[in-house]
Amino acid sequence: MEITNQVKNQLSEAGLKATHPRIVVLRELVVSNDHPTAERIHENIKIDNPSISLGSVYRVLDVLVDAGLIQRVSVRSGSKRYDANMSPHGHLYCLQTNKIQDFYDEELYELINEFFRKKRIRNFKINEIKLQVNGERIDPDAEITIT
Amino acid sequence: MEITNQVKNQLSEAGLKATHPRIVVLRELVVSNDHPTAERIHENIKIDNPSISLGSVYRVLDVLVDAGLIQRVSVRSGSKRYDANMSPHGHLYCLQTNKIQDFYDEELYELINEFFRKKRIRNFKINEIKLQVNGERIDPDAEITIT
DNA sequence: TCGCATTTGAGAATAATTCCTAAATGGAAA
DNA sequence: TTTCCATTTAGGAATTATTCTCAAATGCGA
Repeated sequence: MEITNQVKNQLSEAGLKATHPRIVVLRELVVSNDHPTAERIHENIKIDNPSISLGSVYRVLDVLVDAGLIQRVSVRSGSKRYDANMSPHGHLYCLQTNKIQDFYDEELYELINEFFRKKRIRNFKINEIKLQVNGERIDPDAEITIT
Repeated sequence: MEITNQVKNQLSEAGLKATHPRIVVLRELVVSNDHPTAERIHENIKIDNPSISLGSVYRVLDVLVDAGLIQRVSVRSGSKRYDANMSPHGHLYCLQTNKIQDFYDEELYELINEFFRKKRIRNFKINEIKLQVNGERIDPDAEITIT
């Protein structure tokens, strides 16, 4: 309930109508941490919201991305993935397990941002900087740990 | 002709049969600099090679990516794009014009590589590091210049 | 509460990519 | 240099992912 209100606020602050499909989709993304596809989001929400169509999930996701509330992540195989975490971070993508793992490092993002502040790129307005590290788990059953 | 031989060598060195479709597709990617889609590659080569099917272009591109001879670039709209330039560089992607511009900076890549050398990511073998900067041209008709 | 611009549901349509199978072929070995 | 065969290809069907269409529903400002 608390998260629902938080999500409603996010929508209004972004100048978007807080419609039921938007609240539900954004909420689902905020509580999930596995970078789901549109289809998986649809599956997860339809138990409680059987009337929300897959087409609407896609449409809502587009709106949320354009509003800067979520981001899209492209991976090798299958559908696009979505992430409600908009703090600066990169993605580790494992080709074998198809899992995406967030990956924070303030220092690295400081470096990259600093770089683009200094670099003069004329005639281009930067919207987002994506850093994605593709690879494979050595042991597919074990977790990836970052220290 | 020189490029064709170079491309043949690349294929054999990667342990791949130097088949006609592979030579032609890789050659086309090496000489083009606009990050074409599979369909565009097919269009460009079919004047001289009408028998190479679009399905084969896709199959060949997959093989070349897996062999590390080319890379895939994902963009917001439409098909995946391909790039035969494997030296460390990032991509500027303009949402309006759908153009991708290469973007070199040894210093930045030094920073990122250094970062991953120091950072301990356990149970993960890094295959590639992708840096993509999405944005929009301010004047869609003018070029993006980097200094 | 009303009015209406915006959004949605349902499903058709399109776009992008992969899959299938018989035929072709590159290149290792003789 | 020819033979042989595992690999690759052509052509087209099939599948997957996403977008589109439009009448009906709905959030929200007045």
